[in-house]
This record gives sequence, C-alpha cells and structure tokens, in this order.
Amino acid sequence: MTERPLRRDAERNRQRLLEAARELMARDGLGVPYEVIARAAGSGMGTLYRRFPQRQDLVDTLFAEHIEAVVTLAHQALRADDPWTGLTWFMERQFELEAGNRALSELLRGAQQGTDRLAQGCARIAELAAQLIERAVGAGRLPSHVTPRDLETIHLMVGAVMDASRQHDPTRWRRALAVSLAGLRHAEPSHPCEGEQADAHPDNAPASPNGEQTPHVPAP
Amino acid sequence: MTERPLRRDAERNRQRLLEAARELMARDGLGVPYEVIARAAGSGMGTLYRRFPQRQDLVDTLFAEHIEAVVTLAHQALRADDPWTGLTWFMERQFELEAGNRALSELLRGAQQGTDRLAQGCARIAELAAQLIERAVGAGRLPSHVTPRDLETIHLMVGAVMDASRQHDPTRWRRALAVSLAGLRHAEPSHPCEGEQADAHPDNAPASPNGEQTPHVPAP
DNA sequence: TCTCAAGTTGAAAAATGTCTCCACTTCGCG
DNA sequence: CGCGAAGTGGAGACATTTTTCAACTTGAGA
Repeated sequence: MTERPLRRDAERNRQRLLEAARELMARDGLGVPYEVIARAAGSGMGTLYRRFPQRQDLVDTLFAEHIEAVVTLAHQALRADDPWTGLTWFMERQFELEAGNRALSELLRGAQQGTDRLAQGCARIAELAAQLIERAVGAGRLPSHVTPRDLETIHLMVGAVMDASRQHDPTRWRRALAVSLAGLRHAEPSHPCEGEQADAHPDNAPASPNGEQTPHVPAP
Repeated sequence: MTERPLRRDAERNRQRLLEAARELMARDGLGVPYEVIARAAGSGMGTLYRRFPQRQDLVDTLFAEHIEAVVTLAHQALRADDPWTGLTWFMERQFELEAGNRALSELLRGAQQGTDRLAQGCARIAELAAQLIERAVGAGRLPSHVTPRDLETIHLMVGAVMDASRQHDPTRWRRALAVSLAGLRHAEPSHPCEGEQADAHPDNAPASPNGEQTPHVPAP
C-alpha cells in the first residue's frame, strides 16, 4: 500500500514527462499522442506508460491544481459584494485560464478524461457556479427564469468560440462572453410547453418571416 | 469532356451509395468512414471510391441543395417587413435544419469538406446574413456596434450547444439561440483599445471581484 | 565492487481508417 | 449468343495512435 519512493533517475524522468505533457497539452489539448509526449521528454513510450498507464492518471496529476484554482476563483466570487459582479468576474477569470490552456478548457467542458478527483473538482465548480447564479437571481440582478443550466450552456458556447479562434484571434471569446451575459439578463423566459411540440416539427414553423404560409420554394 | 452516362446498374449503385451516405452523414456527421457507407449501401469500398474519389465529391453532391435551401431562406428573410423578425426567423429556420442534419451543421460552421460549389454557397449565405444584420442595425433594431462577425460567433455558439446535446436534449439549442439574440440587442460595445492590452495579460485583471488587488491564493 | 531489482527502450501487435489494385463479374451492343 | 469495356469487391499496403513486452541498462545497497 505505502508506495516506496521512485529511484532518483526515475523520479527525474517522471518530472520531465510531466513537464512535456503540461506544455503540449496546454497548447494542443488532452489528446496529444503518448509518443509525442515521450519524445519531447527524451524518454521512450514505455517509460511514459509505466508511470501513467492510463491517460487519466497523467491528466489527473497535471490538472488537479488547475481545477483547484478554479474552485478558489468561485469561492472568491461568492464573497463579492455585488452578486452580478461576482458572477461576471468569475466567468472572465475562468475563461482567461481556459484561453491559456486548451486542455483545461476541454476538461472544464466535460471531456471525461480525468479521474474521480477531477470529476469531483468539476462538480464542486458546477455547484459553486450554481450558487453564483442563484445569488444573482435572488438579488434581482438576473431574471428568475435563469438557471444554473444556462451557465453550462454559456460555457459550451464561449468555449466553442475559443476553440475556433485560438489561433487566429485569441481574444474573440471576450465578445462571445459579453453577448452571452447580456443575453442572460435580457432573454425571454423559454416556453418549454409550446416549445416542446414545435421543436421536433419544423413544419409547424412559419414558412415566411411575415407569418403567412407560403410555398416552400418559389419556382426558379 | 462530355461524360457518357453510367451503365444502368452502375447508376443504381451510385444512387444507393448517395442514399446511404445521406442518412449516415445526417446522423453522424461528415466523417462517416467510407467502409461504413459502402456496407450500408450493399457495395464495396472500391465502388464508392470509384464514384467519389474525394470525400469532397460526395459531400458536394449530397449537400449542394441543402445549402441552396439555406440561401433561399436568407433571401426570404431579407423580404420580411420587419428586419429584426427577418433576422430571427432566418436564424431559427437555419438552426432547425442543422438540428436535423449533423453534416449540414458541420458544413455551415466551416468544416472545409466541400468543394468550391459549397464554399461559394456558404459565402453567399454569409453575405446575405451580413445584409440581414445591416438591415436590422439600419432600422435601429440592433445597436450599431453589432457586426456580421457577431452572427458567425453566434453560429459557432449555438452549434456547439447542438453538438453537445443532440442526443440528450435535442431542443436545448433554442435556449442558446434565445440568449444569444437577446445578448446581441443588449450587449455593450466591445472595447478593442482597452481590451487589446488586458487580454493577453490576465495579471492585469483584478484579483478579487471587489476590485482591490488581493494575494492570488490564500494560504490553505 | 558486485549484484539485481528497478527502470528503460523501441520494436511489434492491435485497432482504426484511408486508399489502391487487380482478378472477377456483368451489361448491353453487334 | 458472345465479347469486350465498364463496373465491382475486398484483400492488402499504408498511415496513425495505443498498448504490450522481452531484452537491455543502471542506481544504489551489501
């Protein structure tokens, strides 16, 4: 049970592997091939597999403290004087971290690459984020139909923009976040009852933007 | 130059291949393995490769008219009495189509799988969408800082939600669209000058949601 | 210094998907 | 019919990434 410490050279190799994985995953995401990581660390694949038999093990070791940092962020945000400021501050800080680390971004958006420890961290973040929302709703800074699920949705949305523009325009996500947060404050409540039946049947939708039912495609 | 028509059996096989590809790509996206498509059509891979040497050729044949349908949608939307209604109507119809067809969704979000013909179609859509925005801005139905690029951004955002929830909750994208459109009308203008310097340096960001610079992480 | 458990390595197998090739089948014209 | 061009199928070469393994190397305790 009590694991004896690694031999000194082995420990050194392990650190090199972690360092290489940290950099490569920050740049290219969780999926970097084991072979690439091992080469970058100057080791063989076998060594990497010996230390981290599952990619989960590697990811868990690397990102536990990143996730913890986001948890801390959320705690700080909950102590903000103004609930709305706390919420927006949290979102901005969180996305800034994600913008600098593609792997972290993938993890926080639910890529199931981590172990229980990371999953628990993400769950704690989700819980705290839900409190941030409820606090803002309670203070009248958000309409009452806004739910924690909306925050997950925004996370998906802004994350997608980040992915699409990380190379070309690495600050574009800020606009996406601004639009999303403004939308949260001003969105109409959703109509789950009406919506439910119409959603699956686009045929029910008006065929023209002026409301009258016109033929689908005018002859060319 | 003038291609002679296919032998009758060959033409039949070609149609079967197209039909299989249509269904599989609608469900699973543009990346369906050639082997899977061929099997589903009751043919061999060789036949599929003979008819469509590049995946582009297949995609182009399959989706030209889908893209054209979206172009038509945009034209109709431009004829709407109210510019804002035209814009929202267009977005909803477009996403309804995408919700029912994963491959179309990938194409419209810029997956470079199609040939020139499809790319031109997408360009026309982008152009018309830009006109929809400009028309709404001109009529005072959108703030003047809203640009066609914001529409692309929303496309990415709603598309990401669709991808994440196609299985579990296929109507969730509607909420994402509602929030995004509301955000468009109510977002603050972005601050490119200020923003530029702060973006790359999260260290400039307030360390606490109340503004004062507090130590990064309180000792545990 | 000697020894051997711990550690390392890269070749090879397994899995997945793309693309080619050629022996075989079949249509349809004469 | 019977023939030849058109068409077919799927095994196999190639590429990518994961995973294992047996031969080889080395740190460090006696």
